[in-house]
Amino acid sequence: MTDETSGSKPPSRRPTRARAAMREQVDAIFTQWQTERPDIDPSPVHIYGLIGRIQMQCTALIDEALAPFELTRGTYDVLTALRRAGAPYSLSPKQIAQSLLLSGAGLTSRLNKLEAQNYLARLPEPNDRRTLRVQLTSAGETVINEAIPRVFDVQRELLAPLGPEGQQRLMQELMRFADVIDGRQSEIKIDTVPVVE
Amino acid sequence: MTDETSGSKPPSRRPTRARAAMREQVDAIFTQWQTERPDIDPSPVHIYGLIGRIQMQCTALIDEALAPFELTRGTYDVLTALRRAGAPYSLSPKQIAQSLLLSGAGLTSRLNKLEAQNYLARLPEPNDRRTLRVQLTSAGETVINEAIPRVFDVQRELLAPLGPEGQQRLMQELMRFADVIDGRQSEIKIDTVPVVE
DNA sequence: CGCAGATCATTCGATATCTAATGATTTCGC
DNA sequence: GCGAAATCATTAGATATCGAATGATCTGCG
Repeated sequence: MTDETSGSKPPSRRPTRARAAMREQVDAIFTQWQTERPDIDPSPVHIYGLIGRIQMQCTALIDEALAPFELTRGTYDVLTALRRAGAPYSLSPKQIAQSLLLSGAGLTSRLNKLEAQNYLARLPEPNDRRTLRVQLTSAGETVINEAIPRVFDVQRELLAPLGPEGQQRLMQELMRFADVIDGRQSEIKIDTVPVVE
Repeated sequence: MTDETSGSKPPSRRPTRARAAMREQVDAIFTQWQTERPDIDPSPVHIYGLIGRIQMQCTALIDEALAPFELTRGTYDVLTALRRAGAPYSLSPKQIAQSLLLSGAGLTSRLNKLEAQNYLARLPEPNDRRTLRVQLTSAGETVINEAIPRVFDVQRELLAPLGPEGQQRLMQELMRFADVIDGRQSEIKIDTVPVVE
């Protein structure tokens, strides 16, 4: 089950159940690049490789936490957007799509599922018949109120071993990077939508 | 694109648009949770929100860099796996799928595309007719050798403003987090596959 | 007023992925 | 040796997304 992509050297360590799997995977890739393309500087490999792997693991855990509620990350995100908006927990589809960085078509699909689950209703908007008021039903309110703490628990538990200072440092470094990215000319199109919040 | 390795010559300082968009978005969500669910501790929001947004932006930039080669992140990942393996640039489908954390079906689909583009060939494996040797063609070798530096350039350029120490600190914090995640009992299923390396 | 263009949700067709089933081939227990 | 079980790539069917086209409704300019 352990990975070991046809590397240069056979693994010297006993397969004691990958102890630092992500780090080792990323290190191995770094080393392969060094020998295969010594002309290019592979220094970004560590940061991007780790970010990708961390996110995969976290989203997998969140999916697990959401399964008992018959929610996916996608539908959970819609419900949280409504819940965060505060009473009466209603937003227009356009608002939701923008907040989730999702296409209109994608949102329609999520709304259909959630409406079928009776977690939300599409109400008419009195003054503009082009749009809607998407609103949590009381069932939707219940389910999202229960699901939210489970997701936060999973996320907090994962971070806990870092300690408050470790989390603070990680957050600080991520913010610096985020600011740097924002500081670009930034006609960047966003196209995947994994953000759970 | 802009080759700013040294001097202080930002491409264009136009602070009119959102200057710290990610940070502000995440802060806003954090605040909404504080008022809407004061009973739960929303501290994870910053870290996970930033990781998600950072990754989205990075992958969007990489897609852009790959477009001229008619490659997607998915097909690029297959070619890099082969390229990293070293001459003669061949691996079995199973090896590639494991290295990319991809299902067999997903890999078959990527291989079909790349074979149609004449970037790789499926050769028989002499001693085991169940499997194959997937090998870069010379066209595939050429295209991946050109594409790799472009992707690394994009990634490096994005990190550059952090400076060597900033990158070091970010990497260190990410490694700590990755190790913490690995240290769990780890019956975690991985299900999305965005890692470009 | 009244119509041209903007805005909005939805539908449509395409793409990329997953899991499960399939069929070919190899390995192993006896 | 041989047949059952494992291994491997592929196919089939399902899901989630996207961009573009569609149709309904609003807005603003003459």
